[in-house]
Amino acid sequence: MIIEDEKLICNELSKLLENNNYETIILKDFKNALNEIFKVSPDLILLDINIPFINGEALLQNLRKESNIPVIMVTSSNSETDEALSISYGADDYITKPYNPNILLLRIGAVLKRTKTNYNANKLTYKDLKFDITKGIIKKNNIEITLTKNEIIIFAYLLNHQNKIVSRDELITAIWDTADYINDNALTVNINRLRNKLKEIGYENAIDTRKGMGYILL
Amino acid sequence: MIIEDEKLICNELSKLLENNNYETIILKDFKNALNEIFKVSPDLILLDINIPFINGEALLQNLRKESNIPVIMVTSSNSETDEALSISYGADDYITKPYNPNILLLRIGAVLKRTKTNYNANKLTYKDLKFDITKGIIKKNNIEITLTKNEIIIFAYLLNHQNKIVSRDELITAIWDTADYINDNALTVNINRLRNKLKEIGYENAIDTRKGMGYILL
DNA sequence: ATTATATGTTACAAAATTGTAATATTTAGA
DNA sequence: TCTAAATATTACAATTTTGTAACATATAAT
Repeated sequence: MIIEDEKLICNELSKLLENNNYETIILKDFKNALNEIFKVSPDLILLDINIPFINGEALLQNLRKESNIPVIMVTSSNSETDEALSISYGADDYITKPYNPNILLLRIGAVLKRTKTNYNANKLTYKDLKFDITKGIIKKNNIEITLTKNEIIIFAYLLNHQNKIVSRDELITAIWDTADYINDNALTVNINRLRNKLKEIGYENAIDTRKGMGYILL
Repeated sequence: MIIEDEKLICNELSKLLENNNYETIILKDFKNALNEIFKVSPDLILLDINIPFINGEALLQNLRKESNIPVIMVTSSNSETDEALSISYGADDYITKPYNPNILLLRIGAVLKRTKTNYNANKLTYKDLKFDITKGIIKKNNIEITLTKNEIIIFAYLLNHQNKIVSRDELITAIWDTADYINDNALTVNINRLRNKLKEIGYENAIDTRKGMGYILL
């Protein structure tokens, strides 16, 4: 979605993008921008900072209260203040006019790639295996292993803290929220179960015990 | 982690970052960069494109084969080729020397914010609720609802395709992989269960049926 | 308005997940 | 080397999740 008031630029952008296999839509009604955005639900927004009726940065700020739709800010000024503000308001990237078309395309590609993995939300990697968080499935070559909910939480937590020692308390809180947690052995058992599954795909020593400190995913 | 050969700049950067409550570590052994990175497992890397012994872009490319550690490319040239290449090789951001310290800090903050939500991997939002994919927990104000595995897959899928119609086949494939799928009613039942849970937190009509086409999360 | 088809609902039994307890093993330090 | 504390293992029972079937309702097209 292109949000820009100079028609020439709109058409240029639109042509460039359509030529590169992106579908484009040009926002007409600036006054109603937020509603239009939600109605269309675009994959990415090119947002000119200087559009009539509303303030581009304010629009971005309001958008970010409800949505993570990727936004690339476009501007004619190249003051660093704009850049800084856009980023802190949640823009995914920033480009100044006049822009090099190839750079713009690359930046769009980069932002989409970044946010797409964010959308899928689900894929983490560890060495030569992939972990789909949503499904709780680990894939290595053609072998698949299904984790249960607790195992998913533990493995995701360890993956997100790879090569760092993770205390048992951290894991306990991650699974049970300390409040309703009772038995100290429950974590040990669940770690054990996860280890057994990892062993099936050759990661026998992936989770290392650091006695008195916790566990570490190597 | 700072990967940069000009010691003056290293020290400047280090001071700037430490003053802003970041822990820094300066990479010394460029020849062994990749191993060092894995050993330290930094939260973010500032990578100068022109370092001795190795090529910055090649290092980034190799790093990206195994890790998503956020990388901001730093360079003295401001040729667009560098910028374009860095981005396509998987840099999270790019900054040219001489840089404005405040801009650098903002960009670091922005990248960390972006990648942190990526790390947590787990948080999706929908209107005024938050969904923790890993735990399968929906939070609205102080109410918590726990989803089961199938419900998590459905809700995550719908969230990732908000305002778009999602066919029953897509959902079936998402849950069962078509191969081992048997009963057509199973999806309907699971949708029903998810709807009942959403109803508990006031999202009675969130999942809308589009007869003959599928479902849509409004 | 009627009908065939798509989708919704409910209850139940099979299967998977989980915490527990009892016992075994490992480890750091005396 | 010995011991106490931390961590591992195993089997079992309670709980939760799941698919199924039988029946109910809604919808688009005639």
